[in-house]
Formats: sequence, C-alpha cells, structure tokens
Amino acid sequence: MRYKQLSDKKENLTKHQEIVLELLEKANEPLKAYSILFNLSEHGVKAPLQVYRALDKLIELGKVHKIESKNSFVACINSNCKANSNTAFTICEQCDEVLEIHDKKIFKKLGDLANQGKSKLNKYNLELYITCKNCLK
Amino acid sequence: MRYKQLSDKKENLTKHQEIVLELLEKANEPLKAYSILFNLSEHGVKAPLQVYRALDKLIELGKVHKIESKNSFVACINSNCKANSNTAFTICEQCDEVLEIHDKKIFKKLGDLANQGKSKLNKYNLELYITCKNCLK
DNA sequence: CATTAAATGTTATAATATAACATATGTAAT
DNA sequence: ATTACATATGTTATATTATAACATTTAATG
Repeated sequence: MRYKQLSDKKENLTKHQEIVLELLEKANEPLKAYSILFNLSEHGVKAPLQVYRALDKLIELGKVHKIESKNSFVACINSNCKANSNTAFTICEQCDEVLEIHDKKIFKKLGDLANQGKSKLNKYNLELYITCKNCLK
Repeated sequence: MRYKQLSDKKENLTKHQEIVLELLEKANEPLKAYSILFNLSEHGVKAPLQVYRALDKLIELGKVHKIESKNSFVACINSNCKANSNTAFTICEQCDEVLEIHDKKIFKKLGDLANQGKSKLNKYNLELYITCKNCLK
C-alpha cells in the first residue's frame, strides 16, 4: 500500500489498528484477542480476523507485543522499542501485573546465552514469572 | 495417590505419561499435542485430554517443557532440570532445531533482569530465535 | 484515472485446550 | 481385607485461540 511514511506515528494506522492500539494502551494490561473483539464490537469490529489482522500489523510495527504464555497482547511502553518483535516481560504471579523490561543491554545479554557466540540471535521472547515487590510485602 | 516415591524415575510414571515421554524423547524435537495424539492412537490414546493430562504431569515433574510460542512440547535434556517448569531454549528460524540452554547461572542472570532485585523471580520462559551455526554457513 | 498493494468484510473451519462427570486404580490406614 | 482417599482414566461435549479463502474496498502513486 505504501501509506504516507510519516515515520511510525499513529496517523499511519488504519482505523482498526488505531482502536485496537488505543484499547490496549487504555487497558494497561495484556488483553486476549477475543476480549478485544468483545470490547470493540460497537466500533464495527465484528469478526476475530479483524482483531488478529490489526494485532499482526501492530506487532510488526513493534507497537504491541504478544505474551506467548498467556495468549495475550499488550501495548509496548518502551518508546524506543524497535519494530523487531522482541519481548521481555515480568509477570507477577500474584497480582498479574505485567511490565515490560527496560534494559538497553538485554539483546547482548541474551545473545551471550544463545551459545557462546556461535549462533546469531535474531529475536527473543522472555517471560519472567515473579512475585512483584508490592505482593512480597 | 502417593505412588512409591523412588525419587522421580520413569518407573513412577503412569502408562500414558510414559509413552508420551518416550515419544518426545525419540522425536528429539518439539511436538504438538495433537501430533502426539495422532502418533499414539494405536497405543490406546484416543482423546486430547489423555495427552494434555500426561503432558501436564510431565511438565510438573520437569521432564517436559512447553515451547510457548510454538504450542509445542519437548523432552527435557537437562538431566539436572528441577521440577520447576523453567524453560530456556534456542530455536533456529531456518532449520527449526530447538536446543535447551545449559547455563548454571541462568536463574541468577534472569533474576537480575527482573528488576534490580526488588521482586522475586519464581519461574522463567526464555525463547531465543536464532540462526544456528550450521545454518549460518 | 489506471494500477497496485494493502486493508476489509464475511463465512467457514482449523487448531489448541478444558469442563464435567462417571469409573477405575494404587496407596495407606484401620 | 476393607475402607477411605487421592489420583488417573475414559468419554462426550464444548470452549478458546487462530487461520483459510475469497470477494470487495480503499489509499497511494505513476
């Protein structure tokens, strides 16, 4: 399609992509695809595919991440998150709070784990199940 | 039930658990639940639940891990793998080879990422998508 | 305004996973 | 051995998550 390439701003998004992203940002927690569908049924989103297609695109743009072990989707809060589909989250097992990990060296750290530099790390998915500091009290 | 507690040896497993584990060990790669079901249909495994129940138990015992982003299951090859459901794998995007990561300090390394020690890491799931050294050639 | 790539709408269906409940089996206590 | 209990099994149905296929529309560009 080659829309106006105003970098990666929200103006570039299609209607569905925009309202899905807005819902995820408002939610501030991971949502399931069918929960998104239900929430947006009054905005013309009527079929699962409409949600999944918007999510696919948003993931490709790095604006949304999938929490694989929860089949859930969350808005990216790392403003500098590249469109690379990398994910690194902590998930509190008590209160379910999900936080994206900020660590500029994470790619290198995980790359070192891959296998002493003999393979090339392309992408990672890290899910840390924790008890968060509030729930530890 | 409290079967004979001969530690965690294979003798402790029920029939279904045993044949599911054997299939996974033989496969040496991640298998999907329904692929396991299909493979074992001649051994009396006739319904998805029988597979999922065996997998649940094997995962609990640390003998099998789930690759969340592939909805697949793989036999644990870390003989010292604790029954803690931690998973750390490299997955080659070219040849699909999946290897469990051996690193005795991985729990500490990932714990450090959690959030500078203010939360408690309980469990992790790490999936590194790589190009393996054979595929790099 | 014709072309093209991407997005949408829609129906159907595939793939993954669990609920619910009846029955059976292994273990341990009596 | 009989009971009590926890776990495992068998079975049917259904819930949840995700994609296929194809016709139509929309937006950017030459």
